[in-house]
Amino acid sequence: MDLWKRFGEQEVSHSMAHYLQAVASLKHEKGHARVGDIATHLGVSKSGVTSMLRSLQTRGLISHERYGCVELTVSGQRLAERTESSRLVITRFLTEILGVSEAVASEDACMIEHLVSPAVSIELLRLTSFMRSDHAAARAFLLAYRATPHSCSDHSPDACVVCQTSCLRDSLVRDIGDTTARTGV
Amino acid sequence: MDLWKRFGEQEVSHSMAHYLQAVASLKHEKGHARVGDIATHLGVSKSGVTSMLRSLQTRGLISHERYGCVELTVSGQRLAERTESSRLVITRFLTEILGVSEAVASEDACMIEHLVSPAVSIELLRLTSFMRSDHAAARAFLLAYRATPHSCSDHSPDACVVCQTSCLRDSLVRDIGDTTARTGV
DNA sequence: GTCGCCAGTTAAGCTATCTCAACACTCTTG
DNA sequence: CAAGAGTGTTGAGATAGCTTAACTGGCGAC
Repeated sequence: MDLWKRFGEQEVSHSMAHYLQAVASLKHEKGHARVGDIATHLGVSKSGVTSMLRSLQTRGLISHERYGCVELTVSGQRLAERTESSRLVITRFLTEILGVSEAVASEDACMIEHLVSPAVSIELLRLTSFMRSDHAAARAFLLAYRATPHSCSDHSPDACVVCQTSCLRDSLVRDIGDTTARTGV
Repeated sequence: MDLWKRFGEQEVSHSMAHYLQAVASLKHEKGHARVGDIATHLGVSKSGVTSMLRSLQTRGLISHERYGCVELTVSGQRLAERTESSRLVITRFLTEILGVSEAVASEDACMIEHLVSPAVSIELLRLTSFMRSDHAAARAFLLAYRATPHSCSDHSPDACVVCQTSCLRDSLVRDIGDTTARTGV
């Protein structure tokens, strides 16, 4: 399966997605986006911005004239919006439904926002919205869910979602301790 | 916020995570992992494998002697397991709870498996397990959830998870059409 | 033994992204 | 309108991952 190789064939890279979002955000805040603003906003050098802008322009996501302001094209705008939507949805889902800390949720959302298909984002939104609604089934579910601790006593592929030869959940639990330093949980 | 820059500071890159998984998988299947096997398994050149192995060895994730077999170190093994667990959990959640197609779920899981914190994976597992259980609240929830279409008539930040100045859901819906060709939904 | 084959390595080169240092432009100010 | 302060660009150099081409090491066949 060469699925993993498509990572490099994404519509935009992680960096690009954030450049687009920076432009959109600056445009919204100050009315215009300039090289220096973007550099400050993203914490990179101005020369880095210049070359990234060239690359984004080649892909038709922005327009930029020497020494001028940066504008998002229609596709650039759409991509920026889509990434932004995904991040919001993912963050809300992680904090409000899964109950993960804000810090971890923000970090994870930032890492994966541009990689998640719109189809997944929208289903995530649907689930989150329904869970947060005052539908009786949603209320009842959340109450029961919050009250029930996870158990994985039966380490079999049939009983558990991830148990195969060993309980894969154990490896996740084990790793949580190791990474709390980084994520600050 | 320089959160986005941490993308490049991940414990392992997307490629590295897949090399580790390839080694683990080959070890499991054939008892040993050699350069050529890994190259075939991942669809890359042998020289690419050689240089990646050097890099993984520097990080203490594998051990490899010239012309010899590749072995995972303890940390390499743990990382491979963790990534594998994450992928399984994410895939199951996406298909069984969100109802996304296998194709999209596999692709998305492959892209984000190494980026999701263990804390998130484990909560995702907890939710998925509870949803799949025969707990009355879970059954009732799924029935109601499957029966209720998403609506976002009130485009306000209070009512909707993602609505801000505009309904961000719209941008996701709009993009689904554009990407179905790629994902084959 | 030495020929030939296959596995593995090295070397050189490409793309993406970033950095710093130096140069070029623009604009404000007097 | 020219000096100086900013702003932006270019260029050189770094790292990560990949490729192809060419070379090396190990081993069986005769």
